[in-house]
Amino acid sequence: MNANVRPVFGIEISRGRSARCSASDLLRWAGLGSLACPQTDAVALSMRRAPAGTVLVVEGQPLLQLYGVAAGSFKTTQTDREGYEQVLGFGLRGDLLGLDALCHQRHASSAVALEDSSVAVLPMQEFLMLGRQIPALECLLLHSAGAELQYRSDTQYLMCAPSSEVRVARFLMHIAQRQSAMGLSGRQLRLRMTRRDIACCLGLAHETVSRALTALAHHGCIGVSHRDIEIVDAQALRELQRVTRGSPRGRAPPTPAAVADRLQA
Amino acid sequence: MNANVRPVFGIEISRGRSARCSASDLLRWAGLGSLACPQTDAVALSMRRAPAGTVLVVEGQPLLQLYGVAAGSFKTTQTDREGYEQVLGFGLRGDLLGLDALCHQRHASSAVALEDSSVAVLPMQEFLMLGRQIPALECLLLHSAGAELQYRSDTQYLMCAPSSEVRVARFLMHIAQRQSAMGLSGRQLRLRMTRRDIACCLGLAHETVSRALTALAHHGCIGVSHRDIEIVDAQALRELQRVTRGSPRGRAPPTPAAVADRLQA
DNA sequence: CGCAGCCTTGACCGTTTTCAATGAGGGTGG
DNA sequence: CCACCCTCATTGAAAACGGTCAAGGCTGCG
Repeated sequence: MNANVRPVFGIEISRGRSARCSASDLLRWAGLGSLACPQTDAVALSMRRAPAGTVLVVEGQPLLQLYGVAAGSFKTTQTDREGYEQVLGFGLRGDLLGLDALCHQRHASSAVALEDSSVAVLPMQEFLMLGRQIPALECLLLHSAGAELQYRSDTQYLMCAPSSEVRVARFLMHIAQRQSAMGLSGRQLRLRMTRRDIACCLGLAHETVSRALTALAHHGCIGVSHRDIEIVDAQALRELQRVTRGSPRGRAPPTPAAVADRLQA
Repeated sequence: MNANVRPVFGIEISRGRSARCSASDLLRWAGLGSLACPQTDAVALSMRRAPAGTVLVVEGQPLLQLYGVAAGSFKTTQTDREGYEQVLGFGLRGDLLGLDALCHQRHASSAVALEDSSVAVLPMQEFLMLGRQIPALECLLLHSAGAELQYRSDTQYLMCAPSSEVRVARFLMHIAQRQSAMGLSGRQLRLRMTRRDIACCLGLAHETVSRALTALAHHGCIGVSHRDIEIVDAQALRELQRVTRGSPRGRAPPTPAAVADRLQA
């Protein structure tokens, strides 16, 4: 599908080495395939490989380009003066990396590849210029910004859960939903991030994440084997997920453990 | 400054009742005054008053318009099936409300006025059209989206702090920074939201917020009188703020209480 | 093979949540 | 103008949860 795309855009024609893709591919990855058109087919983007561990975006650097995740996965992090690394979220195929630099033209968070990945490079200036002519591109940018905001909302919701078990349950459901939205299985999850990353993202100690996972496995909600998670009883997880901090109107607030036990019975 | 603006935009000329403003005003509120130009002066926007408690944006409704906060303050919330209200953040002057709808063209969170407020109404379709002709408007939208992302990052960072005292300290500093960025005092804060809203946003019980505030006051960092907070010792707050979860490299991790005591001595 | 990082599990202690009661403030209606 | 009510805020006490520290097993890589 990227054969014979005319490189109207970006870096000069490569010497056949680095792969290329079209803006239509980008749209498809983002779930906006319906917006692809001849115009977007004609927009050629250079791609970049990012082996596991690559710091693709560095916090504090000026915004020169955005990256569209084509394959693999990333974590976005913020590091404070003490060197404490806060994980803000995870980027999967179709996500745009670097969007939080739109405010001050300087990246507010870093992006690190969790596995061997590849991204499409979007030179910011040219992308904006083209966006004014090709509505689909502008749409992609806004769509991705909105999606990123929703991910962050979800994360805040995760972190707000009263118990660690609920936090982890919600996290798994969140990942599962994103996976299945990408067309992958929503039952078989391969977590690309370490327990520590999850913990950082959820505001827990990594030991607690471990414990919560084994507890959920004990209750029969999930199967755990290292980084492979199988969602055995999605309904139970959903129920668990629903446990929130003290219900507004004096309803009986069941403890997470009580719910889990009730569910497994 | 909105005298004689030509209404090229939005609803027909009002009967002199509802106030109007120009896109230049919007830019100024957002801290982008340098982008104001004759073009943006000519874009007239209708304004809407929002008395305290007004639900300006309703979760789940289709995206028809965005709102630019001209005066007052809002909270943005998400409500789950159980009726638990998660506070995602707060909108002050210059913020755009409703941005998370950019993804699915449907609002993902509600916006509620915390006090008598007023907003500029931005009809989405027309705003996008104009944005293609007037770069400043496009810039405003992207800038606001980036700012919103940064606020959410900050909130995640708040929520991740290991102790409630640190969470509240960071929250206060966050608010103070936004206030002073708006040209107001960074020392005298009037919190427009209830303790419960803060707690909701920070992932704490509201009693804990109360306790943390009185503890910080005890340590001499702040003065508390109902919703009026005075930041007495910003340096001490900053020190407190720095306390994070177990330092990466076995440095002595002082407990919040220890730091606070050291600071008051 | 040995090392390093990751994951798991255990025990203890501290913090936070929960439940409960009281007080202060703001608004409404008599 | 005052009484009343409701919400918000504060404080206390007990219990549960999660953090920290420590140790051991596991995997993958040099």
